[in-house]
Amino acid sequence: MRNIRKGTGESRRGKETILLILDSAKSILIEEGYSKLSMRKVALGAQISVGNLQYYYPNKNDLLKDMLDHSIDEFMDEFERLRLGANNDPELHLKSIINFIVLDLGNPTTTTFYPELWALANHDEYADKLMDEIYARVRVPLEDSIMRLNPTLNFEQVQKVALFISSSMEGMTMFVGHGKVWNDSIQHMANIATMSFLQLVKNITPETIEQASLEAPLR
Amino acid sequence: MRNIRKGTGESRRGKETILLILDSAKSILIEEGYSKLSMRKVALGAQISVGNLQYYYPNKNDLLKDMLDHSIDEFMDEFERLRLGANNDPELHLKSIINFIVLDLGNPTTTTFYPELWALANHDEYADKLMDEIYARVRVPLEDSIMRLNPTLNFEQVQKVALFISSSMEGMTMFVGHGKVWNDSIQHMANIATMSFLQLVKNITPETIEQASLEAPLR
DNA sequence: CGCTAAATAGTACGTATGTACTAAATTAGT
DNA sequence: ACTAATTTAGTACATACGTACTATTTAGCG
Repeated sequence: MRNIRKGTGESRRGKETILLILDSAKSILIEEGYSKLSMRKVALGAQISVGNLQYYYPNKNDLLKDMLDHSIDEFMDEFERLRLGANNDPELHLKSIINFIVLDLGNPTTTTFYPELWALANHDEYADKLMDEIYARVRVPLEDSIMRLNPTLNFEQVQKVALFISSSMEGMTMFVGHGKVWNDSIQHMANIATMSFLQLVKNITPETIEQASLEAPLR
Repeated sequence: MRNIRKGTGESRRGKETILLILDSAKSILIEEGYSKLSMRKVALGAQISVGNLQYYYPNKNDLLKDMLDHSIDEFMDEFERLRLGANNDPELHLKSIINFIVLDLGNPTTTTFYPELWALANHDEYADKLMDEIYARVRVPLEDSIMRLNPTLNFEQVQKVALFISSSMEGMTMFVGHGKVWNDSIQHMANIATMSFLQLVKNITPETIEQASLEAPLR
């Protein structure tokens, strides 16, 4: 027999409980990883009973989805603020985005949350869809700057350069993130990234992107 | 009472069984993720009994460690072959490394295995240590090429540029890997990466790396 | 107040998991 | 061919898990 969700969390009290639940779930995901995320642990962390947790989230998958949504909204709100305070100078705008994202990697939450999300996305359709949405939104201001800095590129090419820059920064997570070996070098890495990306955007040509294969193909 | 490992896998038969076990474990990790990796599933995949699995790996952690070692050795063997066939021309050498790593992302195993490893490394000391070792070894030939292409950098600076290039490529995993949305663009991304990294290596200066902060700091 | 809905706690059940332990079967060396 | 070591299978148990279900408490409102 199917259980129907009853807890809509419309009252003050309900909303607070939901926040406690989502925070607890996120903490467990970050501190112990998805494999250790259980309904019982989430309830314990939120200091409520398992029954109460089920009142709001009848099954674990519902909880996971809402937790991912909630966690990502937090990042997006910050990012949106940055986007709206956009500088008219595309070079300055690009620099501030790079700086924001790279320095955000030093945030302990970011360091552990995103690798969990990436791993999850390989096995969970919803996490995968969510990832596509986040990064598409992150790329928008990048594409805007790139387009203005290099008008020779068509939109598809602009998209690919933005994708390269975005994914490049994400890759630093595992190395310069919080608690990582190279964490002390995070500012130097941001410098290298900024210099590298600016040069790339300014000097890349449609031909370079579209060439059939590299000069030194693997035998 | 503590159980002692008895299966050393010294005989032909034992070695074969161990391979079946490791392959099974790796398949499950890749196809279903670490949260679904259980002793029973591994035994089932290897077509042996749980008791037999325990004979070789008395506990799950031992199995995990050996599986990670084994999986990474496979990649390293390939990579070592590339390193030994090193080109004398540092630019060509750099290009071939970039090409190798980026195109390897199209491998379905790589696409899913590495994000699992990164997530694991945030909660498991051994996985973390292993990661450090792999990427340190990947960086060696990069550092060699960079040093020769740009003699103005000291070794610490060379290391950081190599780290940037390496992590940048790893970041593409989540976007251009097998089954990912941008997988069709993998060759274009390799082109962008090659052009971008070469320009970076040739034009970066010690001052650019070491500068205190960016021109557009976040308020 | 009293009444209804929302929120919370508690219990129960079937299943999965890690691992300890025992026994049987197979292999290899002499 | 016999024996000892290796390999394999099977069973058992305590614990953890997801979730269905019921009962109790709390909050809001006429």
